[in-house]
Amino acid sequence: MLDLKAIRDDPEAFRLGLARRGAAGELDGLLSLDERWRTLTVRVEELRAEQNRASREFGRASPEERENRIASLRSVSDELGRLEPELADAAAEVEAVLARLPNLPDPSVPDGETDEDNAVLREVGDRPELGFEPRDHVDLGLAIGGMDLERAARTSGSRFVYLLGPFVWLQLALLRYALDRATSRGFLPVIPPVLVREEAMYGTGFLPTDEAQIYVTRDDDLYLVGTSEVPLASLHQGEILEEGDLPLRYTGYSTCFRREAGAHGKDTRGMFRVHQFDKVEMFSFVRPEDSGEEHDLILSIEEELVGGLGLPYRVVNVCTGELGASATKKYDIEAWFPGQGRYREITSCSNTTDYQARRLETRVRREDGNRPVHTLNGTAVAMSRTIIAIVENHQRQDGSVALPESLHPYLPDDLRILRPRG
RNA sequence: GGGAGGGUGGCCGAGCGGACGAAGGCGUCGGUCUUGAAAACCGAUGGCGGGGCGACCCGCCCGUGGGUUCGAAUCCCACCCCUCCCGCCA
Repeated sequence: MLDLKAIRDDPEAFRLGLARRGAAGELDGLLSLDERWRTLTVRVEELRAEQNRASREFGRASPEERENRIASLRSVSDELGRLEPELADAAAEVEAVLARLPNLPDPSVPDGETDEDNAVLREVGDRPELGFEPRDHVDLGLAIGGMDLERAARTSGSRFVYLLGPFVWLQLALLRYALDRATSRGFLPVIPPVLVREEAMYGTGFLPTDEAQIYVTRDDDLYLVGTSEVPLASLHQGEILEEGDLPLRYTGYSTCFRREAGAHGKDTRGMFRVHQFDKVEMFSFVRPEDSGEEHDLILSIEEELVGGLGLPYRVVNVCTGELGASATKKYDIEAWFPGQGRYREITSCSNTTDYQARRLETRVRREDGNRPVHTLNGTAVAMSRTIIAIVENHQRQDGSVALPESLHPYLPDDLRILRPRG
C-alpha cells in the first residue's frame, strides 16, 4: 500500500514512479475520490460533534426538556444516516484503488517488460565443461531413482512430482544447509502455517493482484501460501515494534503452492515449474533507513548459498515489468542449467519497503510517531530448482552426480555420489 | 463434532443504555524526598484519521461487521478468536 498522505503531498512524484510500472492511469481518479472522501469526512465529523455535544446535555436534562430536544437531535441523526453510507462508500473506493497500486520502483530498477530487460550485474563461477552432451534433470533423476513424474500425474495431475529416495535425502540436506547458514546470520528458523486467511494474502500484496496464482480452500476461506513470505510477513501483523528489537530476521521452511495459471506450455518438462515445492525463505523487518543495506545482506547470503553448492550463476536487477506488486526492487540469482543451456531463476530477493508493513500495520515506535517498518524477503533455497541445478551441473559422463562437499555433513554417508540404478 | 464460559488500554481488571477513551491496580517515564537506592508521595502515560500557518480543535476505536435507539463498551444478530468439559484424532 502506498502512503495516501504522501500521494496528496506530491502527486507528480507518484505519477512518474507509477508510470514506470504502467499504473499511473488510476492516479487522477484516486485523487478525486480522496477529495470527495475528505469533504464528506469534514461534514460527517461536524455532525457527529454536534450530536455528541447535544447528547451530553441531553443526559443532564430533565424529562420535560428531553421531550423538546428529541426532534432536533433526530434531525442531526437523520442527516448522519444519509451521509454515513456515502462516506463509507467513498472510503471503500479509495481503499480499493489504493490496494491495486503497486509499490514505486527504486530509481536503480531498469525499465522493461520481460526478463530480457533485466540488468545483469555479474556472472560468478565457471560453467561446467562436461565434454559430453549434458542430460537434463528428468533423464538424470529418473535414472537415479530420485523422482516419479508419471505416477504423480496420475495422482495429482501435471506439474506434480513424487520425490524418491536419493532426492529426499538431498532435499533434507539442503534444508539443513540453508538453515545452518541463515541462522548463523541471525535468522530465527520458523515452520509457519501454510494455510492463511485472506488478510494475510492481502497484507502481503498477493491479493488482489495475484489472485489467479493462489489455491483457495472450498469450505474454510483459507488460502494456500505460494511462499512462506506470507505467514512470515504476517507474524507481526498489527504490532508496534520497539526500535531496539529491530532488525527481526526469520527463516521459514514451508511447502509452497502455486497454480501457475497462464504458464501453460511453459517449462512443462520435469519439476522445474511445479504446483508444489518446498522452500527455505528469509524475511526481515528493519528500520526504514536500513532496508537498502538489508537487501544487500540478503543477496549476499543467497550468493553464498548458491555459490557454496558449486553452481555457476549470475545476479540480475529485475526490470519494472517483472517486479511483484509489493517490491520496490528485486534481485534474482539465476543459476546455469546445463540441461536447458541457459540461466534460470533459482533465488530472488525483494525490498518491499513499507508497502507490506502499511497493509499489515506493522510499525516501529519512534520519537516522532509510529511509522511502518520496512520488510524484505529472499529465497534461501528453493528445493526443486536447486536439486535440478545440482544434478545438472555436477553430472558425470556415466550419469552419476557428485554432490557438493558443502552438503556432505548433512547427507547419509553412502550418498555423496548419486548413481543411476541397475 | 456436542456442551459451557469468555474477549475492555502495555498487563490485570471494573463498568452492563446517557457527563465513559473508559474506575481501580500493576508496569513505564518524569518530579519531591535521600549521601545513593528502596519505600512513600505528586504528576504524566494508547492507536488511527480529518481540519488549521499555528498554540490547538474535532472525529473514530471496549474482538470484527451489521442492527435497535435521539444516544451503545452496555441491548439484538452474524462472524472471528480464546478457555474448560465430552467425543474423535497425528
